[in-house]
Parts: sequence; structure tokens; C-alpha cells
Amino acid sequence: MTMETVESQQDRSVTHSVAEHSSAHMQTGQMSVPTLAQGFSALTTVSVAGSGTGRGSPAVTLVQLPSGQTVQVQGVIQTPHPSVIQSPQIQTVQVATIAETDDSADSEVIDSHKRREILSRRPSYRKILNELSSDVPGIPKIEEEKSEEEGTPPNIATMAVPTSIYQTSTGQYTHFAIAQGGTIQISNPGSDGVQGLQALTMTNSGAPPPGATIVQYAAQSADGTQQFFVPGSQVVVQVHVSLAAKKGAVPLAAVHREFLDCQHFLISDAKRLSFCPTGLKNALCAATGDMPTYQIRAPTTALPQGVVMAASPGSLHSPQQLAEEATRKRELRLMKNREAAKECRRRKKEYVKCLESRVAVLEVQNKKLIEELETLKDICSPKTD
DNA sequence: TGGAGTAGGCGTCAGGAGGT
DNA sequence: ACCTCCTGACGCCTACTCCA
Repeated sequence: MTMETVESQQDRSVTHSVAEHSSAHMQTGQMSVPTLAQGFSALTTVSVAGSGTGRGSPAVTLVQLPSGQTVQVQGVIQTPHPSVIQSPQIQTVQVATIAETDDSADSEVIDSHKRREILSRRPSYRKILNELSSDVPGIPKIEEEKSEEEGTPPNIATMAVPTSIYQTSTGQYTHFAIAQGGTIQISNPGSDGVQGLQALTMTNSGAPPPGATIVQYAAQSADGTQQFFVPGSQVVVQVHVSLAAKKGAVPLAAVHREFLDCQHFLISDAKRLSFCPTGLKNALCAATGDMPTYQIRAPTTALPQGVVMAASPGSLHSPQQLAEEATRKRELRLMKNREAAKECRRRKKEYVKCLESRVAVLEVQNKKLIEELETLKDICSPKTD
């Protein structure tokens, strides 16, 4: 018995779609995604008319055989499986990819800029995958970012871990953890974990005056209380520092500088951290819980203990201050973008994995359908012996 | 063993999408 | 209009493999 090709609108669309989608992600030349095209390559013509309209068509399909007979086919797939490519946004990409993968001269015409424009309109991987997930129960959703409110425990006692790692201006990495009772532990992991450990006991100073920008440190092992004014802050923070002065410990002044810088970061990124006016603890908890790695830079100007930084964004006058603020903003943006890029790559990998598993499933279904068709043809074709 | 090729990850930039 | 997020593109780096 000779093999015949099935030309099904549905199947062809699936075949193309998967292939195109694969090629769309093959642009980096790193992924090898099999296509369904292979599954149909050895077949010839049988008209198949879905009794529905393609998408969401019923499982029963009318198959017209070359002999003119029409048979009803009960598909193996009982429920319509949405293709990964059904999203209209993705189809936009597919069109572009068709032109790109075709050998026609048109593919040469599409310049990189245009292609980039088209590709850049793709929705986020999270969106695509979540659309998939809502249709196909087997596909796990990419977790949405926790809302800051959710991720912020109301009580400091619950936020002993995890530890955040900050990079100091000298390249050292510093663990920054909030322990029970509001103790902030700063330690240098480069050492044995004991050296350099410092504890900062933080207390909430209550309702701050509107627009207040005071960060106060009380160093138990140092003389007196230090006050720092942090630009843009909306909270008043009192931090009591009990320095576990051990060999190799970070100098207290350095801790102050870095911690102050951390505060500034938290404050300047208030939206992400949901920095609440009276809840620095919560904000810090959000920071230590959500944010993996951040770079802390020592202030460009020396910050002697006890000095008062009375600066706010609105009162930056000197070009140097403006430049520093611009530099700080830029570094913050780069830092965020760095994290975003990491996250994006992670999602992309997850998305590609999802596509690959989808292809595997579709290949199995394709195989079953072909077998089913063969069986039906055997049944319908007149016996020649 | 050293150079070439390849794969994968990272940081950055640019620009679109979407929210305010 | 402005801001933030997301992601493609690009360049760079590192690890690994292959081959002369």
C-alpha cells in the first residue's frame, strides 16, 4: 500500500506554525527544535475538511479519500489542543519568519531593522507561557512577580532569612541579613563567616514627619549617635549598631557608608520595594527577601562619622551633585536592567523548554493521527485480493 | 599543546509596550 | 508625556571540544 499525503488545513497550519516558531527562536542559533513537518513529509494527498472552523474544531473530521469516498474520522485528540502559535501576536512573528526562512529573494529584502522591529513586538515570554498554561493544564505557569505587599511580612520576627549579598565598592561581597528582633547582620563571606560579622539593631522610630529624610545610626561601640540625612527618604530610621569588633571586621565607618547607601537604594527604588513610610523593617525585609544581588557603592565623597548629608533631589545645585545623582540613577538603571535581563533569559529558557515539550506532544499526536488515517484507509479502500 | 570553532552566559543598549 | 518593564541585538568572556 502506498503512502499518501494528507493536506489538512489544520495540520498544515500546525506544521508551519511549529516550524516557524522554532525558527523564530533559532535566530540565536542555539536551539534545536524539531518540527512536525517531518511527520508529513512522506505523505501524499487526501483532502481533509474539518467540520468546524479550524480552531476549536470538533474531533470528528470529514476525510475525503481519493476514491471520492467521504468518511468521518473520530480523532485521537478528543479535545482541541491549542497550538503554541495560536496567539495572534506570535503569528505576527511567524509571518516575519516565513519570509526569513524562505529561499525566495524576498527574504533578502527584509533588513535587519525591520526584522528587529517585528520581533521586538513579541509579547513577553511570561505572557505567552501563561496563555499556554491557561489552555493546557500540563504546562506550568511562570510565576508572576510577587506583589510587594504580599512579600512583605508584617512582623520583623518572621524575616530572619534570607540573606542578601551586596557588593561593596572594594569588590567584596557582604551578606546582609535581618535576624529576629530586627538585628541586621552584615558579614563578609570572603572570610570565615565569623570575621567581619556586625550586628545592627534597628528600631522603628514611629511616625515620621512628612518628607523626613533622617537615617540615624547609634553605634554602641562607637561614640555617640550618628545622623544621616538621606535624599528622597520618606522615613526616619534609627539604627543601633552593636559592632562585633573582631579581627577582619569591616570598619564601622564603612558599614555605615554601605548601609547608608543601601538605604538610599531602597528609598530610590521605593516602588519595587513598596517602601512604606513607617515600615523600614518591612521594606528591608522585602529587599532581603526579593532581591538577590545588588551592588553597593561607597559614596563618592567621604562620609565621616557624624556628618550630616542634607541633600534632597530638589536641592541639588552644584554640577558635581547633579553628576553624582545622574551617575547614581544610571547605575541603578543598569542594575535593574541587569536583573531584568537575567530574569528574561530565565523565562526564555523556560519558554523554549515549554515549546520543545509541546512539539514532542504534537509529534506523538501526529503519529497517532497518521496511524489512525492508515487504519481508516485500510477499512475504506476496496480489497484487491 | 596551542589555536580555531562553538556554546552559553552576562552586561549593556535601544526601543516597544503598557501603566499612570 | 513620562516612567518602568521587557526583550532583541550586540559584544565580550569563559569553558569546552576538536584538530593539526
